[in-house]
Amino acid sequence: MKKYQYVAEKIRKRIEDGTYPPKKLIPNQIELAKEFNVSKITVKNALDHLARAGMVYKKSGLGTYVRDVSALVSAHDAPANAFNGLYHDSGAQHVASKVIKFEVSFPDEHVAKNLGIAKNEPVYEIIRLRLLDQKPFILEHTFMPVRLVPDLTNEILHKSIYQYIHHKLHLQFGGAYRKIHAAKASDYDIQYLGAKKDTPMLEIEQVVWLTTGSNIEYSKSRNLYNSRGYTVVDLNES
Amino acid sequence: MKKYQYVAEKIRKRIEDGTYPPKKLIPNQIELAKEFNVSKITVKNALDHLARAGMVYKKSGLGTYVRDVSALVSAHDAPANAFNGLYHDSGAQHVASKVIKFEVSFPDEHVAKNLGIAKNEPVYEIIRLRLLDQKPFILEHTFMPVRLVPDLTNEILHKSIYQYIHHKLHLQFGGAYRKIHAAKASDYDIQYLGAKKDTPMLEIEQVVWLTTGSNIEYSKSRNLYNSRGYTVVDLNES
DNA sequence: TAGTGGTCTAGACCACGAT
DNA sequence: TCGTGGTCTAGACCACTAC
Repeated sequence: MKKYQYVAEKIRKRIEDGTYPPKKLIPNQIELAKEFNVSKITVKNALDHLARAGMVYKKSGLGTYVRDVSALVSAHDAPANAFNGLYHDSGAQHVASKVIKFEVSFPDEHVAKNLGIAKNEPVYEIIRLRLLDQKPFILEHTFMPVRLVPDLTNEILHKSIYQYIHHKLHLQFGGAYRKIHAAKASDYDIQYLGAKKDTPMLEIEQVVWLTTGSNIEYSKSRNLYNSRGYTVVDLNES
Repeated sequence: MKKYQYVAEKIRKRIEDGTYPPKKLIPNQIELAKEFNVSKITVKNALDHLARAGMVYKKSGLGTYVRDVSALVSAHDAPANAFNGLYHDSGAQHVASKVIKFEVSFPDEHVAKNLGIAKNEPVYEIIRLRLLDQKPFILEHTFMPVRLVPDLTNEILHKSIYQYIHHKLHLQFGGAYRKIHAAKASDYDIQYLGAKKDTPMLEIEQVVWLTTGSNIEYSKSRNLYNSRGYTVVDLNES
């Protein structure tokens, strides 16, 4: 583990257990550097990571403060951190999947463009209903290049694609562009999620890429308006 | 301007004008350092900023590549950068506001908690209809502590609160927690945004804080499902 | 093996806010 | 003026990838 990660983790724990209470200053960078036997820059690096996660904020000339965790966030209706898939982030709850469609085809222009591949490169088209504690939760419509995710099977789809990508293929997610909007219920939503004709839906359209730079997924995920939201921490870097 | 900002800006421009084309390597950190007469670390700092903005990605052992800008992003239906307000980010389009409610009161428990203030501290309650090219666009319901935004007037509300906060009060936004979800149309949505009873709405609930650490705004903004989305770039920091 | 980006250091200096 | 965090440097060393 890198030093700055170790330091960040230690400080995070102290914030969470109240050793460093909200709105209070934490020790300055020099002191922390001494305590952890690292340089000031390594401490700064660790604090920058925590600041980007919204846990602390810094005032030049004064020090580093612990953020008072917003009521918005503590009401954690949706971690939506999204790189672990649903499999892990839902605590003790049980996640299962029903495979509605699992085919291979050539991508249409829109999919090819979003995956950054040629029109003659085969892609999986997958529609899955994700169930949380046996109840319909999210309907996913996913496209993935076959080349990047070889040997995908129905069995894997019933568990977690992300687990497979991570632990079997040893690929790392680099990031994602996400577009979130509201939508009217579709026939699929009505059939699988129990929506009615006038039930608002939340849709997350995303392109996910690997650390190698290749786009591995283009997908649209939909859920009922009252079953899940999406939370973001947005730092003003200007 | 800081050196790393200058370097980042230069590189960004070269990516945008095609000097550094997508999926290609850019010069390595040492070369860039020489060209700009800065240290390698300063170049790395600049590249890290660009990587967080989703413009480049780096592979240790290989080099730094230009990201192929996703179709999702280039279809820029919603920059939603949100710290300038609507006033500036809409290009040539005309933004106006209709003030529906502008009152001062004590906050209820929910608002007090999200603003991190006492229940006896006065807040503005503001409801504004934002119009884009004379057409109803977004309905904002905002709470702000009076202490942090003194002398707010109806006239300012007709223009831009954010402009006032920035340029008159000289306050800097530090960041925001945002929660995005879909919702059913309310009576307000029907009355002011032209929604029908079954029109899906997109709602962004947010807490905005200053660089001083104080929360300055708690608000909910709603728009018709087909008028605006929200885009995010999400980097996997693990 | 060579070349890349990543981490880390010690130390200098700057910008900022409080006093 | 003092103490804080921010920036920047030169240079060492590591981890990774390709050949």
